[in-house]
Amino acid sequence: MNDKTPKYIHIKNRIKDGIRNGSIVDKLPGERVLAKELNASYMTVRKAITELEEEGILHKFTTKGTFVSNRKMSPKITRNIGFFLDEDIKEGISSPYYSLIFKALDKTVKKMGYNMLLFSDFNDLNPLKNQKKIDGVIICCFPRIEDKIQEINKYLPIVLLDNTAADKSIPSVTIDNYNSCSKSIEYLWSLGHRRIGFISGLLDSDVCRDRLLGYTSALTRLGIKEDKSLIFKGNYSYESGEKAGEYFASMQESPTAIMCANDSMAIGSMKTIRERGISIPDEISIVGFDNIEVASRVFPALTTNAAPIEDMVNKAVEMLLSSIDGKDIDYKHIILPARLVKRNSCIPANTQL
Amino acid sequence: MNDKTPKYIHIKNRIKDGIRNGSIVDKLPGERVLAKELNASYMTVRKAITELEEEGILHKFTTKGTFVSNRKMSPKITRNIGFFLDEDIKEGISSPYYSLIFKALDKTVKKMGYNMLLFSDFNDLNPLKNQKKIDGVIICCFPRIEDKIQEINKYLPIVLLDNTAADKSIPSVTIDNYNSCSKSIEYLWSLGHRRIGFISGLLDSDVCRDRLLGYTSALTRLGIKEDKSLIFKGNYSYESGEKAGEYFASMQESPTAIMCANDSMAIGSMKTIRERGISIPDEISIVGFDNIEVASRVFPALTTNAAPIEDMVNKAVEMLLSSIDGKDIDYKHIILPARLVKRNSCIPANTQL
DNA sequence: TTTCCTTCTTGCTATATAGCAATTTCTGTT
DNA sequence: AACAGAAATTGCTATATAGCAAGAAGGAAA
Repeated sequence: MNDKTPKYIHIKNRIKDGIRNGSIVDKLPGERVLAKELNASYMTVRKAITELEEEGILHKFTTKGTFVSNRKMSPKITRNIGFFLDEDIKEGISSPYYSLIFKALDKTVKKMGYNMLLFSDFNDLNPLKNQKKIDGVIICCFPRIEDKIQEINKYLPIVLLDNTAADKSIPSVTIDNYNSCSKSIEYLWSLGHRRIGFISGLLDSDVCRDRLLGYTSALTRLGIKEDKSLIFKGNYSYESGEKAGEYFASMQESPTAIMCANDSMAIGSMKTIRERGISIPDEISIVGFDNIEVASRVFPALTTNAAPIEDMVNKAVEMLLSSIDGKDIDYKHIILPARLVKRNSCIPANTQL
Repeated sequence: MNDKTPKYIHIKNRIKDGIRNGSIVDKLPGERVLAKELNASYMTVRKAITELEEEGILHKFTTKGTFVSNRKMSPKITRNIGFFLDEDIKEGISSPYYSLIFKALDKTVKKMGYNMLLFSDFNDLNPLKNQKKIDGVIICCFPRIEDKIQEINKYLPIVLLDNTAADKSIPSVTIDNYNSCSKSIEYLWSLGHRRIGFISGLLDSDVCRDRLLGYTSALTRLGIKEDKSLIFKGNYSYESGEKAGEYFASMQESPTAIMCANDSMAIGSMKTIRERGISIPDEISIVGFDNIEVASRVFPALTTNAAPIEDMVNKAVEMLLSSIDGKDIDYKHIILPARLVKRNSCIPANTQL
């Protein structure tokens, strides 16, 4: 009481606490009423509330009242969009794939007069813990932070990219991982390959589970018996691709084609396979996923599934901005097909087999 | 007058205009004085000034007065740092080199409780045109926007990265391009190479001019006569590297070693040189610059100059934050040595020559 | 039930005033 | 010229008040 922190700061904190512990849910009492309740003058309360609005925690509507920002009332705009990249994603923003995403996002968002802010710590998004800096956020993450997403979603519009949440009310844009992989396998099959390996990523997300599922189901559909030894568990990194390459190269009966859950692993495996004296594509054909920049530059140029980055980003931004503007979003979950880019790393299977 | 825009907005605009046309230079009259001058009440003027401070245009000091933010008085903190990437830089933020820079910046800045904001349009930095969003900015750009840098520098601390400005009062962090290239040439010389080509980038910046100068001066020092036909002008892109490779491969007397102003061009040239049936490194050794991620993964692994990205970024951030805090910076221009990373793309020159 | 008018509520702008704490400026003395 | 103390200045917090415009709420008349 008798410390010298200003009264309006105390009021701010009381309101914040009220929101946290649930005693304030939606609408606040009017400024004049609040003033009496809190034994402060109208203007003092007003100052506290105004600052809280600037922080994005409250939102005021003339003639209606003051409300807790719960995403239905659009909060004050900062003209910044956040991009949250899970810190566990390999190489982070400088990974070949996510740097493309970020660049595309930045370009799209600039057109609409916004800027991009990069985050890797969820706490930095939370306006109750920090000053509000963004109007919405596009999130690429692993599913283990589900609950944190929910928390943030109370205050900020969210669009998930490349991932879906268990809570299906959060909009998302993803690639059709299942069918893209299936089609790649069918393509290899059409080239005569019958013994097809798979290098998976971490299986803790739908993304990679779907890619693996696309592979196994395509095999089943094509009448090829499943062989668990043909599935190598990687972690999306180049290095794990190298290990996968060594594994397949040293098998008694190597596969004649390998499908990889991303390009980095594909390129890593190409290196070690070749080091073992096995020729690509003559003896083993390779298919990747993502179509990163270097995919077209390695030798042989890598056949891969091109993520429709432009489309994904456009859709994600479109949904996010609509959400920021308080509009309804028609379709919450958008699944876009990847495009199989045929290059030189796949050729018909050796007839001698 | 009789339109209904609030009075305090008018006052804000009058002050902004005053700053623009130079009638307000440093210190503003006190709030109470200003109120009388402008025929408004103290609190009204105060509101205008407060908002201008939030926009980063003014800065107030209790007991001292209100001043135009001219960078000596530290402006209000937003806890955001800008990263300006010239839009003419190839591939922008998803280029292998700048994505590493950005990632390192983000990491460093996060430790200090800041976030990164990406910009490619200078106007977005200017608080007179937009709401102020950042406390300072790290700039990678070509020198043609010198004058714009000056303009921004009135309101924001700036640190130049990989570039220096004509105005040497703006701090910068750069690589020692000259000596790094010289040393690479000396290394090639020590391997017995005497006919050494050079693939330059665009010569409109000190960066590449210095790299070229390092090359030519090293040759002179080593007693090798200059041969202009051994210098190919590229533009930093992979594609221009491909062209350079074709050029050198089709020379009557190809060089036995090529120094490249960056890795992308080095890798591009390796591709087309090999396509012409010339072996790397057996017939031509290659040295790159930047040490991007793929440099270690191409075949043969590329010998290259590693930019000390961590150090550069640390220094740049350190200087910027000092500047934001209003501290003096001891050394304004920091030049860091690159490290020659020796890999398999360089071998002793063929003795048959 | 619908329509229309009045009253109330809400946040927004604007003014006036008062005391505080830190600092600068002025002033009188040595 | 130097110093010490008084006075003035500066921005910050806080209070009280008043009118405005726009919308919400309520009630009376059709």
